[in-house]
Amino acid sequence: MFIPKNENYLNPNFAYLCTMLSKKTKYGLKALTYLAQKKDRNPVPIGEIAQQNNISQKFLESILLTLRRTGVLASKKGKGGGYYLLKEPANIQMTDVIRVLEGPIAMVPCVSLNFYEKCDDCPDEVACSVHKLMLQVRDSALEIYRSNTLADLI
Amino acid sequence: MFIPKNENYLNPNFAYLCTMLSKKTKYGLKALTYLAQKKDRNPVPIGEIAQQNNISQKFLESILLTLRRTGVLASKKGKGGGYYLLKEPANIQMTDVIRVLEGPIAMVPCVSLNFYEKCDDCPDEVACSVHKLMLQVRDSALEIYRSNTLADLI
DNA sequence: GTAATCCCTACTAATTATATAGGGTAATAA
DNA sequence: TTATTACCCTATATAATTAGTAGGGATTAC
Repeated sequence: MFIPKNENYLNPNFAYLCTMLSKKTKYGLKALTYLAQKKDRNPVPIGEIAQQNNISQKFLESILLTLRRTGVLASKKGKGGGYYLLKEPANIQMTDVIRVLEGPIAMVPCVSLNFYEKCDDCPDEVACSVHKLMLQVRDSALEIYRSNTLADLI
Repeated sequence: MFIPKNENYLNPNFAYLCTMLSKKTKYGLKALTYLAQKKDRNPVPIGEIAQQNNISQKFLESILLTLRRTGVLASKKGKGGGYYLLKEPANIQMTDVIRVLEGPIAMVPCVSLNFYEKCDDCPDEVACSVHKLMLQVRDSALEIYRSNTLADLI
């Protein structure tokens, strides 16, 4: 099922269709938390993570793969295999997790640290109200993501 | 052209496709700023606003209509008509504008003030790491939107 | 060898955002 | 009265997305 990002505020049927955080990020974060909560760092099979967190196993597979490729997780194949954390939870910042799963933290390219791009419709960035506002929003979000590690969320 | 919300971080073609702020909100904010910058409060025709800000006139039409229905703008028909601000820029909070154009400020329904909804996959909200993180993100964003009025962005 | 497990590619469905085009009605100023 | 402008509706289109599903290949423990 696709969950739309946005919906008309005045629509009488409007409840909360707008889930701006993707399931990908949500599930990824839940999986990481699950691994962090284990007392040991033995490999945990995807099936267990998926089942315990109500996540489609196949979907979770691709998410964990992404996290492995970016160095947050490691995996072991074969019987007794699974995924395990590469770093201590206290050393895993949310900036890394969010950037990998959700994408840039900035809501517009012109205020992005890692993926800056000029708006082609905007002649003067400094005078732009959108730029001015979204810069503040980015900074405050960044502050939150930076100050939270996986250990803080358990 | 459709600008996608998200894109794989590892994709070598990845530049900045992720514009989480919709054009609707962006254009709406720009239009409001344009009106606020005028010295008088005379009606300004859509055509002028669209042209001066590089916005498709038809698209802007629907955006301004939304803002009128929610009481941010008023309009006058006929010759010499157009849109004008109903309140002083200093009295127009960004929370109102963002909620109307973009939707809920929270990134997940379970941390939304105005559109709360329980996650059906999550047995314990208090123990949920996603909830914990996104609550902080919502609070910080809300703080920014509340403390910025249209007057602050000029 | 067999079972468990990760790895990878391809595919799908429903839906979205961002418009464009066109037409008709209503109100207003000159 | 005429020109201008907002208001409001329908229909269409494109490219891309999210949230998966399906199936098979590779690796490892026992």
